Parts: sequence; structure tokens; C-alpha cells
Amino acid sequence: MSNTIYDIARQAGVSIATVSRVFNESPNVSSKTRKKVQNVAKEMGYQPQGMAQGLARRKKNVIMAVVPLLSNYFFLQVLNGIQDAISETNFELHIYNVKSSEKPVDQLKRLLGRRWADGYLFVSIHLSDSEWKMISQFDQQMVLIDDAYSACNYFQVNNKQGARKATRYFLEHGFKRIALITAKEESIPAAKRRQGYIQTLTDWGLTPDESLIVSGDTQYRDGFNEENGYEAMQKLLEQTPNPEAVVCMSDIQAIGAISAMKEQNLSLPIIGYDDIQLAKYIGLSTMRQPMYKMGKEGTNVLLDQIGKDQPKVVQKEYIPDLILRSTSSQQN
Amino acid sequence: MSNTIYDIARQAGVSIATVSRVFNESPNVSSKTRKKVQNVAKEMGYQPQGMAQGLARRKKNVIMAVVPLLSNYFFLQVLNGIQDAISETNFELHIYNVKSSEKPVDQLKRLLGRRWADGYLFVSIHLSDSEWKMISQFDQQMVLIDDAYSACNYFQVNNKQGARKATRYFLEHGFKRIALITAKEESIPAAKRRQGYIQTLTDWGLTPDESLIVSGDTQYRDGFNEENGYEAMQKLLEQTPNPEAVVCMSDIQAIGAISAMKEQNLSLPIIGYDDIQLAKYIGLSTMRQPMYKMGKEGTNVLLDQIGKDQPKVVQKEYIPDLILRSTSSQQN
DNA sequence: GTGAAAGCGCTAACAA
DNA sequence: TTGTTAGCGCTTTCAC
Repeated sequence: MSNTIYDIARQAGVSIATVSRVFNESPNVSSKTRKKVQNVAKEMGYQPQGMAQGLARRKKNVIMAVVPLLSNYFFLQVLNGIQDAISETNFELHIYNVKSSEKPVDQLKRLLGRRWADGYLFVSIHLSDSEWKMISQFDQQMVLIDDAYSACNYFQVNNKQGARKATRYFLEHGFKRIALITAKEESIPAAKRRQGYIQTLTDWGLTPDESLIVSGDTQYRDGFNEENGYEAMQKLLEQTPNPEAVVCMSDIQAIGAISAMKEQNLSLPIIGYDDIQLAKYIGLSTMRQPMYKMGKEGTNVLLDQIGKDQPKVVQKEYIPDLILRSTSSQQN
Repeated sequence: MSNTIYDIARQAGVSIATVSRVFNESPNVSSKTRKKVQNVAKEMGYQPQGMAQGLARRKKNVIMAVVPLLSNYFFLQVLNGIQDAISETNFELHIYNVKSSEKPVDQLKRLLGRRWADGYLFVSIHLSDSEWKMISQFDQQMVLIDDAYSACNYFQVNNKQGARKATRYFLEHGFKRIALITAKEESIPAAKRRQGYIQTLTDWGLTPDESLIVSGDTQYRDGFNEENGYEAMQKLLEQTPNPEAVVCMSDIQAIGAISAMKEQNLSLPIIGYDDIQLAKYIGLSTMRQPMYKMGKEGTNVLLDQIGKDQPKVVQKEYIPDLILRSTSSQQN
């Protein structure tokens, strides 16, 4: 088991070039030798070593999806889209998890330098423009999913619009004291959504109330987690009067928040963000992001560009949809 | 950006051997040359190519975690454990997603043959003994997580015991018509849990009722999904009399099932399986599996064995814990 | 402390 | 149709 091309060649009584040819589906092999080699290879469980192939070909046939902390349901949907797109090709998908213990940009630089893949999908990696500039200097094929940089391919959803839609929904239904459960201060999507929320209130002639913008623990997953939602809601409920409605930055936060309300026998109208699969089953109203679609389309663009020298940049922005279920209404 | 060792050597006025030495932290470099090389490398954004290193060293410094369909919350917890263990080393973690469109054993054979990694973690890959035998012939370092094979390292939780505990809990609380929401027929963990459930009923002097063992859609993720729970519960509620309590095979199923009950204004006692993070926030009683722990311990064993020629096999079995929250009681 | 050179397992001309 | 051979970008003896 696990031999080299030389072992197969010897065993089959041919040269290594021939073995290589049959594995690369070259037409220039007689079907007789082809059969022989294939049999020997199968018997010995031989597969060409990826690394040696990669070196020799200067092409690895792998796409790497880079994601931060795999524990977020958002990525899963994106990854499903990616996987499905890749399945239709002869590329392999490797996933690389960016750790929270080190600056993302440093991890990316190291990773890109190592040249493991032909193309990279950066999913929910949020960097500043100057950082992305650094990264793009590696001149590797890449597409950003859920972030944007003017000189790169990207597929993004408009965070501001998402928050606006949710906030406006409540305003239109007569609510005034609308709270926002937010995430880590430095998180870029969180900041944009906060802006959208504030602008919408302002547009409506209201003055945003800082005490209604809250978060709890934001260490873990930038605050896009259950605990944050739970703690934030507790803070909100300490205020008198209570807020009249709540906008969240993730479905998971909303679940935590709902839990906190239940403990006090309350159920304020609430809207989540993402539309993860189980949202439907708990009746959670939410801002739907086209996660699967972004993954799939982004991957197709990447695959398309690999090999081309000067591919044209493709950039796309989605607007999230408000999905109304039961939690957004007064009596849920 | 992205050069070879030759570019760095030329630029720094040294040989490639020296460049290699500084990147491999060899002590045999004067600190002066070391500095010089480091500066040039940094300036040019150089990192040794992983593939070339892998070839030359016959050691890749990557661990590959192989998981089926990334969309399962169970893996996420395991992957967190794996990531944390790897973070403490200078290994890289690559994740490989087994597709549902092809027999897992074939995908593994192809993958192992390509020798991308120094060691493999197979998470929730369920194969028959003869299939695992095939796989172990590749003589690569590996540990199975959430499956078992006598000749391999494995970390597993006892599925039968998990189902027994849940079933027994209801029996001890006076329930008799206990339903089981199951998963795909061929799923090995599902089969074991079903056995545990049936045996417990039998031990208690009851005759298991086949009509109380149900599932809905099992195409997707082997039935460990929301929809299956939802559909299964609908089937159960069509029966008269209704079951008195319900045991599930995943928390996600339980969420679907609860949703189906709510639609009919019912709330039968129910117990999930896994203890995913949000279970706590929806008050879901469940069988807790030590997912993070299995990931971390399994990875440490693997890392420990890499490089050794005849490492001793380590096998460990956990017993899941029953976590009581609100859904398991009569009036939840 | 440093360099020359062989070799890791492949691919891809180039010859035959 | 097949074999020979020169790389791919590194690491690692072995000299010096």
C-alpha cells in the first residue's frame, strides 16, 4: 500500500512516464498497457502523491476555503454551496480554519506563502483595505465571500440594508423604542449594521438611544453567539421602560435573547439575522442571507478564473430579505 | 511576492542551503546571516512552499480532519477540540469534507493515497470493519472519532448506553408508550441507539411497539436534521393514543419535533441527543456527548503517535450524560 | 558557518 | 506508443 510511481512502473513492466500518462488520462497509451497499469495500481492501492504532483505541475487542483472559527452556523451554509460547486469538478476542497489567537492577516500571509492551493475562498474574513491589499499582492486567485475589497472578486451582502429593513419593519408597525443587540465593537459587519439601524431611526425622525444598543459577552465568535444574546437581553430588561422590540445581529443571538425573555415571562417582538436552518422551526423572524448561493457562485467564479492570466474582477452584492415568522409580532 | 528559495538566496547573497537553515531554525547559522536572510524574506514576503517541503522532508506538518457533510453541528464541537489541540503545535489543520455523492470508503482511499497529511482524524465516518481494514492498510497514522474499529485508535461514545439512559429516564418516571425518532436505517449510530432503546423497554418487561419507532426524511444528513424530526413527530401525532414521551437521536431533530407539537398545541416530554450549544437556551433536555473532549484528546493521541514507528493503540469509550432541562418533564 | 549536490515523487518535453 | 531525462522547490548529507 502507498507506493511510488516507480513501484507501479516496475511491477507493470513499463516506464514511470507511462504510469504517469495513464493517471493523467493521456490518450497516448495503448489500451492494453493502460489496463495493465490500472490493474497493478489498483492492486497496490496506488494514487499519485498530491504534493509531488503539485510541485511538478505547478498546479495543485485544490481550492482552499478559509474560514474563521468553524463553530458558526453561517459558514456551514456557505460551505455547502462551495462543496457543491467543487463536487462538479476534479478539484479537491480543503478547509482552513483561522484561529482567534493570532491576527487573521498574519495567518493569511503565512498560508498564502505556502501555496497549498490554486485558489482561495475567504469566507467571513474581515480585513481592512490595507490588509487586503497586502494579501492581494501574493497574486493568488481568490474571492472574498461576506467581505469586500475594491480590487478583489467578492460576494457580499449589504449589512446596512439588512439592519435597515429589520428596523424599518418595527417602525412601520408603530414601535419606537427599538433595541439592537450587537456584537464586538470592532466587527465590521456589526458596525455596518449598527449604522443601518441608527440611520433608519434618524430618517424616521427619532433620536437613537445609546442605552438601547447593547451586547453581552463578545469574546467568543465576536459576540455572534447565544450567550451574548442572552446577556444583552438581560441588560435590556433591566431598563424601564423595557424596549418595545429587538433587532439582533444573528439568529443565534436571538435564541439567547428569547431565552432571557422567557425567564421573565416576557416576549418582545424580535428579529434575528441569517436565517439558519432551524430558524424556521422555532418560528424566528429573521433577515435571510443567501449563504448557500454566495458560496456556490463565489466558487464558480474562482474556478472559472483559475488558469486565466488577467481575469476580470467580479463583484456582487446581495440584499438580505426579511422573513416574517412568529417572533416579530406583538403576541408571539 | 511569492518567490522561491533561490530568489531569497540570491538577494541575500547566500546559498539556498543557508536560507533553508534559517527557516528550519538550524543553530548553525551566524546570527548575522540569519538576520539578513530574515529581512530579505520578510521584505519579499517569502514562505517555503508547503508542497516542496512536504516532498523533500517526507513530512508535511499537516493533520487532516475528515468529516462528512460539514453541515452538522456535532462536528463543529469536535472540530473546535481538534483546532485547539493543533494550535499548540506547529502543525496545520486541513479539513476535508466527504461528499454524500460517493461511497465514503472510496473517497478515503483516494484521499489517503494522495498523502496530503501526516495524520488523519476521521470524524463521524462510519465504515464496516472490512472497510476500515482496507483503510488501515494504507499505514498512515489515524484516529477515529465517533466510530470504532478494533485495530485502530478510536474515541467513541457508547450509542447504546445513550439511548438506554434516555429511555430509562422516561420509564422510571412512569411513561410506557415511549416513542423513538430515529434516522436512516443504515446509519450505524442510529442502529445502535435503536437497539439500546428496544433492549431497555424489553428489560423493563414491555414489548417494543414498532409503530412508535419513526422517521421522516432521511436523505439529508442521514436524517439527523430538523425536517426529519418534524415529519416524524407528525406521524407520531397521527396515532391514537399519542405517545407519552419521545426520545430523539439529535437535538436538531428534537427542535423539529417540538415545532410539530407546537402546531398542534401539544408538548410531550422529549429528550434530544448531542447537547449542542443552543440546547441550553431552548431548555432542551438531552444526552450530552463529550464532543470537544473527543476532538481534543483524539488529536493529542494522533500528534503523539506521528513519527513513532510502532505506537500502541489507544481506544476510549465515553458514556453520554443525561442533561435534564425543561423539555423532559410533563409540563414543559 | 556555509555551499554543492543529491534526492523527494511526480510531470512534461523530447527522442526514439 | 513508449522511454529518457530535466526540472518543480525544497531539505539534508557531506565537504570545506
